[in-house]
Amino acid sequence: MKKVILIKFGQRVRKERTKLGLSQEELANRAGVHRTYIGMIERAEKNITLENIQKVCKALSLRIGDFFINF
Amino acid sequence: MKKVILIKFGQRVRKERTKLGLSQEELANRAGVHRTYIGMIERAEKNITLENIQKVCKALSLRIGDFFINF
DNA sequence: TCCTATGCTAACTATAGTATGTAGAATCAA
DNA sequence: TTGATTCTACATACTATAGTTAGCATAGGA
Repeated sequence: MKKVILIKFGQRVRKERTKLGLSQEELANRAGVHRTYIGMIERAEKNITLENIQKVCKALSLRIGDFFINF
Repeated sequence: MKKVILIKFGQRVRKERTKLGLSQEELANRAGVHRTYIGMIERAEKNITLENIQKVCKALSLRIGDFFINF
């Protein structure tokens, strides 16, 4: 069963990514992770670690605190 | 080499934990994790996952967004 | 038909998370 | 002082899972 927090996180990543007009692959390259990994995160299939949260937030030009603002 | 973000996270956990007058073990019990794990987090030895970030924040009576407010 | 973007599976390696035990420092009481 | 207690650091070692990668399928647009 997928965890609510991971679903929320994934939805937020997708929302911010599409807002920037980026493909999963483009975001992945910016963040320095693999294309499929971004897909897994958006589909809430992985429990992302703090270091990767930071990479993704940076790639989305968001501060972590702002990313989690309504969590 | 320890990552800055993990050091910052660990310092923040310790600060909030002591503010509440909790031992590492008490915080661990509240969060549903092991005693030594909290120690490792505070010493920036582990790269905590989002699910556990949520557990620790809850145990500290903080919203994730507030915990990361100046990250 | 291409080409791009994404979903999804499967396998692998690295490491997060769990647990036990030892040791040392600090506090308190007798 | 001595002994008991509490708290934390640290060292393993183990199991679960995060993170990486390749490959194939499908949908949609040009």
